[in-house]
Amino acid sequence: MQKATIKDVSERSGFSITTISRVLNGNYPVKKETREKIMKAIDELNFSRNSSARNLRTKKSNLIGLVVADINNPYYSKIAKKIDDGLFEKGYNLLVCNTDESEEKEKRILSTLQDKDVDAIVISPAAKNIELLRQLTDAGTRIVLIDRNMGILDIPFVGSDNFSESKILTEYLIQQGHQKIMFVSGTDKAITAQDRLFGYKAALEENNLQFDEKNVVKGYYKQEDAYKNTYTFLTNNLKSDEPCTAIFSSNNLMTIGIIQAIHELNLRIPQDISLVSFGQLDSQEIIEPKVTCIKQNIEQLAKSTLEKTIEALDDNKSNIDSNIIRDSLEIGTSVKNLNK
Amino acid sequence: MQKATIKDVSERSGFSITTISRVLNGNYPVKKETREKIMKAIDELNFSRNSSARNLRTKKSNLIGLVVADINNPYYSKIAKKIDDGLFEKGYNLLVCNTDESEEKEKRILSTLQDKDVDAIVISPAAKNIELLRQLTDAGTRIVLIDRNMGILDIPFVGSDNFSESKILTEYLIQQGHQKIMFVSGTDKAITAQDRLFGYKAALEENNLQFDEKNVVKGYYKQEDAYKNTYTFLTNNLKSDEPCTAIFSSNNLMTIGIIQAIHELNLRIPQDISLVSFGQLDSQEIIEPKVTCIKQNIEQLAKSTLEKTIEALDDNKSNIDSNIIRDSLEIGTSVKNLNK
DNA sequence: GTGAAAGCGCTAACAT
DNA sequence: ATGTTAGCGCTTTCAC
Repeated sequence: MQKATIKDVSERSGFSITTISRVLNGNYPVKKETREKIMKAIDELNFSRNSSARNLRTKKSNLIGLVVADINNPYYSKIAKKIDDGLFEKGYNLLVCNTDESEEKEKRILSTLQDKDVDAIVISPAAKNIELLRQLTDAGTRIVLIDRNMGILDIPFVGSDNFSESKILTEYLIQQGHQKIMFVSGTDKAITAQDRLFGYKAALEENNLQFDEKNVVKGYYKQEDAYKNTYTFLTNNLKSDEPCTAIFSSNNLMTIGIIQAIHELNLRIPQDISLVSFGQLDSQEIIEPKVTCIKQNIEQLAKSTLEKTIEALDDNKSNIDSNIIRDSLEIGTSVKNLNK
Repeated sequence: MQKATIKDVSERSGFSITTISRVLNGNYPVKKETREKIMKAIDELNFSRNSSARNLRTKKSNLIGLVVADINNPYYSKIAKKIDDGLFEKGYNLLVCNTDESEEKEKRILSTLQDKDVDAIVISPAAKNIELLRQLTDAGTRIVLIDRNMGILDIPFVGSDNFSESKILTEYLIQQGHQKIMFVSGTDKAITAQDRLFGYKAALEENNLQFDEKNVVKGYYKQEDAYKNTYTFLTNNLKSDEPCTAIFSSNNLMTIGIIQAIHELNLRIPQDISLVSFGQLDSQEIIEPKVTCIKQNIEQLAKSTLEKTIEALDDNKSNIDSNIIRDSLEIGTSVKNLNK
């Protein structure tokens, strides 16, 4: 059974394809009676428009590309959900792409999205790939950066102030008497990873504490890597003269890996080692111990991203302002107060 | 700056558009020298194919529709990730759609996907909408059912044996001495919700325990509804003569809501009330108490789904076998043994 | 208010 | 090995 085309509807209803198209688009006056007859034919033939043909003519795909490291990260899946919720009713669909933090894959994704003529791309870039984004905007594709800024002035950004929040979180640890703080870092290429590390460093410096490169462990924003590397690090570090008393995890996924490593080493949080996380754990309310963290305002982030995307799709409003979402320090029970 | 077309490449390179197309598709012999010249022109013009035009001709979109209740549910986002991982290299992209368990929305989604000429749809149906799926298969769209079967014999299915697993989980509670077991159910229209309830009933019956409709509380597979309705139910129930001693949650999201309700009522698990869950919690390893559950083999499910999808896309292999994934009973510390 | 016809960018059958 | 051309299904200009 072949799909009915506008021509079939034309033949069945006796009107020209032009009129069918007008009924379909509803952007042109058509006699009521005519419309009804056509609607009937559409119904009987179970006709539905071919998007490819339509896109080809109109140069609009009604597709939004969402490019993130991993859709399996609740941080991103929440954004995905929100955008879909807000844009489905407007006729858009969401094309989800995972970079896996690979710069090379990101390139291929962006190229594919360009081929597919997506109307907009919402992206949390794996790397600072400015040229590619520029190419896309030149070709008319609207872009919204989330989570990871790139300092491109004419592209709107929605995300956290990673430097400041990270500094706040580190300062909290210092306040509680911690001086040797292990830092589990993200991917080198992500600007957030750099900013979070800078925030940590800045807090140390301001408190006259020595930054020690050896205490920085790479976790690549991945649970598994964080687990392995934390396990190895702690195994050695805890035997040393001045072991770390706390761990700073620079994202939610790695925090889980770190907790697993701590469990495996038969350590208790916070009695044996303290832990803070940049980014809350999903369903954190029911996790024991409650991890002290920078709680990212994901609801707000998702909402702003949706708004920015809608604006970006609107030819008349080209709002290129950035939107820095304020996060909050949420005190849990994962940090031991060493001052007592 | 307008996007370059195949015609531009033709003009720049001096070859006909056919030859360009052949170089692009690589399915036809082209002289090496010619190819190189053309590649150069493609590069210089930063040309990339227009998918709409291509789809229109070939009737292939290289799009896979993924239709689930909520991409924010880790169960589904893991599947999404796996499919994307496996299919991106083959040139496919994933169109993610959320039904929010709404039958009406599902209809609109399927209609949109049909318009977009998706090559295949991977769907966990919100309702038993057989006619619509039939329409799609008639039009040549390949379909893979996940999670929720519909008893359509010629459409492949990948998912759990909900009835049996649910029975096993209920039997475990009975073994531990529980007789009054609250059941938090999913959406009426989802077959999994029915099967899980049937499994629960069957276990009760086989153990000569009375099924009591009053102990079934609707949670609609949603965290928030489960939270509210459990809270209300427990508030009344615990004052009654014979209060429930255990709760059976029929999915992972609701389990979180239920735990929240329990916390709010200042009850302890398992001392005051026991809890089991159909479907594990995400990062369950680090949650206290560890919830006894049917641990769904999501890795395997995702893997099988990917395989089935690849098969479905292949015209030569039309494998319509179902693939029932074996889950496992994972004993945690959330159930009190009443026999002691 | 309605219709005829051009053409979006590409692929593939046919021709050379 | 390369080119010519028809046409996928739709929107849109122009004509009536």
